[in-house]
Amino acid sequence: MNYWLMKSEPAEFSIDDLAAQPKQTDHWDGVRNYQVRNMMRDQMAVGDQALFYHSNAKPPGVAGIVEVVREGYPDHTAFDPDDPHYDPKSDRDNPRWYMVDVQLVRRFQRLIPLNELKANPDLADMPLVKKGNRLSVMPVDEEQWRAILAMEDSGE
DNA sequence: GCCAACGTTGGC
DNA sequence: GCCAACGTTGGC
Repeated sequence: MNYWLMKSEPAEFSIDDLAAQPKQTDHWDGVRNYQVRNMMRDQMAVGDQALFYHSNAKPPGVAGIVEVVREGYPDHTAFDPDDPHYDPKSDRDNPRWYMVDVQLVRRFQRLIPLNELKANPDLADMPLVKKGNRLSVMPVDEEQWRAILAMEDSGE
């Protein structure tokens, strides 16, 4: 099983919004980046866990943990002209975009802010802490995963 | 609100 | 296939 980090702007969809869904489960729709599409379509598997990251937030940071409960399938929001993520180049016969379903595992006791992640030498190789990174989903290795979980209880 | 970094598009 | 223009991301 693999670990991931998934970004969402809390003004659009926060970890509290996920917690409010039936079964605390929802689609991770709206991804319109090919690298991320490929990860969702080809690599993410049921049982994988992911850090739920709040981007464009004050402060940005990791808010909790989710689990993949359905593997990649076509993102239907791309088919809907009224949807903000509509893509006329995607259709049901040849879907361009994929999504997974995620279920809340738990919220962290505190949000682990990006500035702490950046200060942790164990995380220096994560794309997240590097300048200019724009991936909204990225793999996390086991050491990084453990290092981040350990930070939940070691806050300042 | 600013702007650097990056991905995508489209003319050639 | 190149690359300038453009749109988006996302921290600050």
